[in-house]
Amino acid sequence: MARESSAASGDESKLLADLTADQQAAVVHGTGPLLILAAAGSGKTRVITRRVAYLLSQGIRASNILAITFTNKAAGEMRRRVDQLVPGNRVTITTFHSLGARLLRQYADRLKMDPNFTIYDTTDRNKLIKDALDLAGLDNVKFTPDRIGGGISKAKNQLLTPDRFQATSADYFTQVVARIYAIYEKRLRDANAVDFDDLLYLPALALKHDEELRAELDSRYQYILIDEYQDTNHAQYELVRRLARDYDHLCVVGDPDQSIYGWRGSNIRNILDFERDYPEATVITLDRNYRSTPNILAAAGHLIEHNVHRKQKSLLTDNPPGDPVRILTFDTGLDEAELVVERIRREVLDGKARYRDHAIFLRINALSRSLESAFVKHGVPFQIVKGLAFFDRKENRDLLAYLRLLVNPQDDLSFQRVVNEPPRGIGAKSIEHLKAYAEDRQISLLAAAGDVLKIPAIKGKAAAGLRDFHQLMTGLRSWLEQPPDVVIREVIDRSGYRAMLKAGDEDDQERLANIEEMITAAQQFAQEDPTRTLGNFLEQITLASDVDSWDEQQDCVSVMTLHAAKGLEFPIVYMLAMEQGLLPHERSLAKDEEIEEERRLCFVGMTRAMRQLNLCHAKLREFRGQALYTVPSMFLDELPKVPTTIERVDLSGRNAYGAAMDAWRRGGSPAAEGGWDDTGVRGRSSGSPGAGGGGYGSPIRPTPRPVVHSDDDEVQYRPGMIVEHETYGRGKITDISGYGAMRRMKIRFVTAGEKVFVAQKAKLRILSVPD
DNA sequence: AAATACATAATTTTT
DNA sequence: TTATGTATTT
Repeated sequence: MARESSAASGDESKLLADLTADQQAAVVHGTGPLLILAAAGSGKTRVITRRVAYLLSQGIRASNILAITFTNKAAGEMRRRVDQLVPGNRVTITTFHSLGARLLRQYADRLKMDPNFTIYDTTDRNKLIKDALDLAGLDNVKFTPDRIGGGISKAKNQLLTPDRFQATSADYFTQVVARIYAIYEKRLRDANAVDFDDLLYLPALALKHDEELRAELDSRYQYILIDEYQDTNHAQYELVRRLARDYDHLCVVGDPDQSIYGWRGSNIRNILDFERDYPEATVITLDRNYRSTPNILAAAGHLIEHNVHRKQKSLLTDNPPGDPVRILTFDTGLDEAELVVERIRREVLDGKARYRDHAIFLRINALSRSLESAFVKHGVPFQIVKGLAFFDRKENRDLLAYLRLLVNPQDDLSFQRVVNEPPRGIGAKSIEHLKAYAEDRQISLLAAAGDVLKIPAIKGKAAAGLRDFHQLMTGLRSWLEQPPDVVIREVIDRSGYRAMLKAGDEDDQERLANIEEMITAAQQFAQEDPTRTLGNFLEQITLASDVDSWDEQQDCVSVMTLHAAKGLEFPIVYMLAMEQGLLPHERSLAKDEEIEEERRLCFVGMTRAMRQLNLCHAKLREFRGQALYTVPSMFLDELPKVPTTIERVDLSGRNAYGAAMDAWRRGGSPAAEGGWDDTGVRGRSSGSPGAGGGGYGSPIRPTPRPVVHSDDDEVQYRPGMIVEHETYGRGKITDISGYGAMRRMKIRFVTAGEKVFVAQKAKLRILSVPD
């Protein structure tokens, strides 16, 4: 592959200098397939990055290189690092889904698609399926949109068209899925929309059926690098296989022990069978760990040994031993949150670490609530890494629906969402008629709305409303070429959405502020690259992942799910709620395979820790309003028994009710006593404590939640004030504008950066007043 | 057609 | 605890 030697040897040695022999071998590997089995913390990102740079240094054209990562965040990070090594390169670094979307838009003509298609997320998908279920007259009690959707997703992952899927469906459930799949697919196409799976499914099928296109892309992407290969699914596998036939310089990197997306269709066999699929493949194993202490690795290694379906492999490191891994026991989930936050605070006050050195991992997002209040209470800066929350708010979804409909007039789902928002006198009946009319003529709902005067069944207010709505959208179309933020402003003004909120109560004011924030986001998006369109903005939002919203610059504690933590590292890690039913999650307890995946998830979390790892569990956890006794995670019992490696710290029974709880528990709930019961289900507090309570009063009353808000509405805020917000903690008012309900203030938070609030609505406590 | 009140159901992980 | 859907009223 060495073209003439523009390969400056100086560059080359710089690229290899601080790498081990194995890592170097991976970086300089020449042509043909390459499998890099990279254990946790073995520096794989570094290897991929260097390899991209190395390929460039060898004269490989940037346009011939394709690097695929798991999240946009990871793509951005790799982009940054490659750019540092080779400034101004034009290597394609992206995710599978973004690549799919790009290919679909680029080759829309050839694929007989409209390039302005909308990408439907899971919520949209489920709505469409619900409609299809209603249409098919199936009671959606047993066939929930979610389950059917999962079935369809699986089918698409296997690259099965509705017809092919129908042919292979054996049992009743799959037959129903097949039926709905066919209807759903037609609805999608009619709406000029694709779902997440389509972003892989459609390109994969295109490459399968269009040899010319396949060959073209194969030769364009001659050098392909794929990170997190253990989490690829069948569609991705097929896609890659077809892109790497004539030019098989395919480098995949992964670790079977970190495969945690089986539930989403990823197939661990992709990596395990790589050598079978590519017999010419070179295999390089990176098993030296540069991240964690031997104790952490011993603990994680001992745990993962319990997986039966696994290639034996050990984690090695030269790092000094460090602290033992700690198992922390608390009374309640609230205690857990409080004390963990306190410990972190102490660590920082003692100057042993910064806030940003700490991360807290959770199995499920719902667990983050109690943490939030604990952080605020102790004034510890934090960020909860959960990306889509902001765009999931009703007002933002409404706005996005308007924008989608604007870009893609065929998007019937978005049409239905906003046609009567704000109210235009268009009710369910009118929509029924409109749908019937559109169905007959095979036109979109928006087009049908343009014909409303020809539909005799719709009259009066509804007819006028539909006509107005059609005119509104037609009028707005001319704004499409404008920058995203300009379009958004026009939409909220002309649609009456702004007016609707302006007239409303204080909740509406907050909604308005959210919309303003969205405009700011769009503005920033356009500023980064002026060629970006509204369509780009919409796509970016839908394809954003949770970690994408993570800001590693801030000095604050990061809270995230175990899934989001993949690929990251932190000096000090806390894993919370390590209890049977949560980790492993109860929905995975029935199948050994799924428990193994949970164990890998646990392994992933543990191996994120660099120097300190704390595994936490509480005896009592509040869940869905009521308190449940817990059973410690089976994984805690699968750790080494060596006391120098694992240290147990019991922080329970420190307060009155903690002691009472233990007493009550001994008397009142024998099922939950010691270990976990053989069903593996979490212990359950059964109704009233009865006589076992022993005079301590109600033992399961949790400590009251701290409430932080202003005393009255007449608070006079002023710039320079230091205030405390329920969610974001401490901040300083930097700017105030507007009056009455429209009065807004800008607050710069220690944690969350600058945010805008509606003065009347914001719940703030004033901490200090400037002179 | 729209707003309100009430019941009830459900909660993994995510591109 | 929360969100969602259904029934009831205006």
